Amino acid sequence: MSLSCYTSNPMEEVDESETNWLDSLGEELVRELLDDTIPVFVSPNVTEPEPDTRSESIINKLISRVHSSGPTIGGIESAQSETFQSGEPDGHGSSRPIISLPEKGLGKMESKYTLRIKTSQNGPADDGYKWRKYGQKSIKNSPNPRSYYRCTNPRCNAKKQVERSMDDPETFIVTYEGLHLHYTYSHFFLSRTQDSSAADLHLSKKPKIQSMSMQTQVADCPVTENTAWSSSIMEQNQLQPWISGGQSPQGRLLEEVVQCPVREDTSQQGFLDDLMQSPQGLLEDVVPLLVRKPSNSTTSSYDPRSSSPASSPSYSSLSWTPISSYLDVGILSSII
DNA sequence: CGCGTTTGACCGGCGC
DNA sequence: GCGCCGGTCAAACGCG
Repeated sequence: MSLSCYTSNPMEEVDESETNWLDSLGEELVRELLDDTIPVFVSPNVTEPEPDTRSESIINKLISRVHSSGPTIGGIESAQSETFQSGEPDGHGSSRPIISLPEKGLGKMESKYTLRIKTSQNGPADDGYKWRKYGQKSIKNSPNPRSYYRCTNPRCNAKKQVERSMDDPETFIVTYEGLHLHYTYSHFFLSRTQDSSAADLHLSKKPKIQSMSMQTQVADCPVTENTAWSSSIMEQNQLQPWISGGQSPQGRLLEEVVQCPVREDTSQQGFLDDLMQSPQGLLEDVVPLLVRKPSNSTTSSYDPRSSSPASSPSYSSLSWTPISSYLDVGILSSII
């Protein structure tokens, strides 16, 4: 099984001014990423990346994630998770998921992106958010209806469309639109420690990025009620089990998905500076555990109780159309 | 009873 | 202006 990412606008070119700041991340970050046995490669194409392209791949990954409001971490991680544990032979003779990105095409961004999810189940995996179906429509020239979902959080305008691919009945095309202005359930169960005390639990409810750059976020976030931003988000958080079965919290490491528009100037660098200055090992904190240590992968996100086609595992490919000036802090944090 | 799904109606954009 | 089409609304319904 492979996992590929690409934009829908491959002809668009990257605005170098938007990516230069990434160059300053330094070799250390790349080395850290590489040394931490991240089993996800990013490649300009769908083929197995050559070993000497890994550094470039990591950078591409950074660029792609920062510049896109892209798939939620949940979606990506779900894909990765399923890929790791499925044992299903992929098309590349490797159990390693491959995220494929175009060499160019991450410039102009919009908050709409598409995932191609191959699954033998009834639908794509739970992506960590709670969706409410509000419509279904037959699409012209397509034998399969398209389902419309909206995030159940009243303050969140995120939507997604789920449609079975015409080409492959086992492939679902999931189009995400809008941004989640809240956390996933999994955010509350970040596996920093196994023996979480009550105090630890309380702390874990705080967005990790808060200690790093909350000021930056609040300043840049368009949420009108900035003063109550943190608390309101906590109140509005949804609690949706990321997995079924309630297995070990260790495997439930997921990222918050707070998405705030950021200025396209030095704020990004400043944000990263904050991240880099964190005393804790950020990689350990935020990189999906399944990515870092696939052997620790636990269960899939499939919830057999749900009749929604949006709930079943096995992502196999991802694509998105990152065309907005939004920074998905959750995605960013997942790779730093 | 609350919440989510279903499904026909409605609306707006777009092309002719 | 008209029709097509995709997206959304909202009442009815089902389920736990």
